[in-house]
Amino acid sequence: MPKFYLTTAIDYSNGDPHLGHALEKVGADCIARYRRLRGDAVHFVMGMDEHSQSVIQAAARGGVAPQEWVDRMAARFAGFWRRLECSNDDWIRTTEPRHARAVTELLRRIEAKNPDDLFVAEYEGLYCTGCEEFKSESQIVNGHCIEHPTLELVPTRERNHFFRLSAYRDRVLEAITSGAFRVEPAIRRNEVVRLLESGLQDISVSRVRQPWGIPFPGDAEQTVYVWFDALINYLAAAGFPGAGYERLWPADLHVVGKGITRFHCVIWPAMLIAAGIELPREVWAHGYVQWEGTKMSKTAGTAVTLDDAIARHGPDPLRYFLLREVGFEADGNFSWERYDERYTADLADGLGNLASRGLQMIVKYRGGVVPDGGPTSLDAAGAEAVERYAQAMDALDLRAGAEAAWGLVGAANLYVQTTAPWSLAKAGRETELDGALAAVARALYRLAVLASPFMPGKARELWSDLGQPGDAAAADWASLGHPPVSGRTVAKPAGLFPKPLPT
RNA sequence: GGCAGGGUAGCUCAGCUGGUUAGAGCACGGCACUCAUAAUGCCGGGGUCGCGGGUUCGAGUCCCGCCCCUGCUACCA
Repeated sequence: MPKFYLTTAIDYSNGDPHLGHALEKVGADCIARYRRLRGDAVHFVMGMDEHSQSVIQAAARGGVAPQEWVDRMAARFAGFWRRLECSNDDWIRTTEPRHARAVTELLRRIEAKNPDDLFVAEYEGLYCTGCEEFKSESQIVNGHCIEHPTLELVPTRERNHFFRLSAYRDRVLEAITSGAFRVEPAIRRNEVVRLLESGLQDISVSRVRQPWGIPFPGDAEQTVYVWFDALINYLAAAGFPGAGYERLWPADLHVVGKGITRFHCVIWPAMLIAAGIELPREVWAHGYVQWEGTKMSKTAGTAVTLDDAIARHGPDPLRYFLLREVGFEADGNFSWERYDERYTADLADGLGNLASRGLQMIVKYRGGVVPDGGPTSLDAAGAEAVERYAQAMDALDLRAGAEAAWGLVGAANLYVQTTAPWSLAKAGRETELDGALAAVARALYRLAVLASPFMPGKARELWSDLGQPGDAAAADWASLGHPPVSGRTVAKPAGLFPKPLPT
């Protein structure tokens, strides 16, 4: 059984998660669930980045100590991911001892293996005394910090530890172009390759005046810079440096947002090469959720809250909408109108109604017991949908995967309309009726399984309505060839996706 | 500015190495059906394929120019 170690970015503990965070977690979860269906031993990790400067500020605003603040935020984030049925096997927080151990050890290994690549130098920049941090050009407007426009920025130099990133350009570039380290989708790979080709600067990897962080080994005055710290969570969660961490490492897939590809595709591999550790197999950088075509920003207050989005139709429809309509590659839009349209068309009138009519016919004409029947044209459509679905999902094209699965809904509705079981019943054509009802049950079985990575809860409901034991998520992939539905007693469906819509 | 990607029906998108009347889903209109969540099926209206040139027997699909949008342009999870 091949292992599949999958991670999401760990989130800053500075505010509630929004739809953008949700897209990433739900997308990664969909991949994790699909890999499990295919028989992989999946290890799926999510977590929190708790050492950032913004944490200290947020904690101060909240009037609590940093640790209390991050504990609170971690619980909040985890609560949302549980509501969205994320199936992560682990939850790592950078304030945990296991993480600090990994960070310390990674630095030690770089030091041991490439002593010249960690060095001390002066960092010079504009320091904001309000934020207590250096500001980059993009954070400065009219010569002042965006957040503290009344304060003067102070030109400051400090002694920092640096990582000789520039020394790793060729090796990182080679890993990417050779395909040993895949960066997807292609647009992100192009950006990274261009960046590498244009050359790299060394980066500072420590900070002074930052009590909230991991002490830099051998230098009590400094803490490890938050980015250098955060990336190592992937290794820490695998058990590094403990014995046997190679059972999970290298990671098969890091799912991240497009805004942080540089860290994952340039700095991270360089760090690993420097320490003599294998590179992850792949980074997938998804796009952002936009609100009716514009950037969703919590500071601008335009963002719809995750709470509201979940409340509208429940967690499963939200998962479906994010992955089917917004998409996991380029940026996509969220709007209530589109959300309602998708809900009505694809879920209530589509899958929901199909389940309803199919199951009720079995109840009405066969006392709820699925009859026997040979393969039909609907099974051919089912096999084709499964094939297209697998191809798309293997390529992490979740939108196309959902499309392939829902194509089977259309095929099944057409099949029902064409065979008209109600006419067969009236005419007493029992064998044909058996065949049609069994074919529809098989389509529903396939749909429950294919839908499970997208809508685990609803798939479970449908599975149970079909009289199947256990969970659709645990179904044997091979059973999609010949779904074992005959003889099962189906339930009169309660209605998977209720209508009318809430107002 | 540089680099990258994109502009195809009201909306979301598909159209591989150029080839008959440009497609799907949703939305809209009509018809049919009744097992079903007033659901489903069929038919239909609707597109100068961003604009202008060019290559070709033939271009949404290649070349040139222009317009517009988005992303990246290093320490922003």
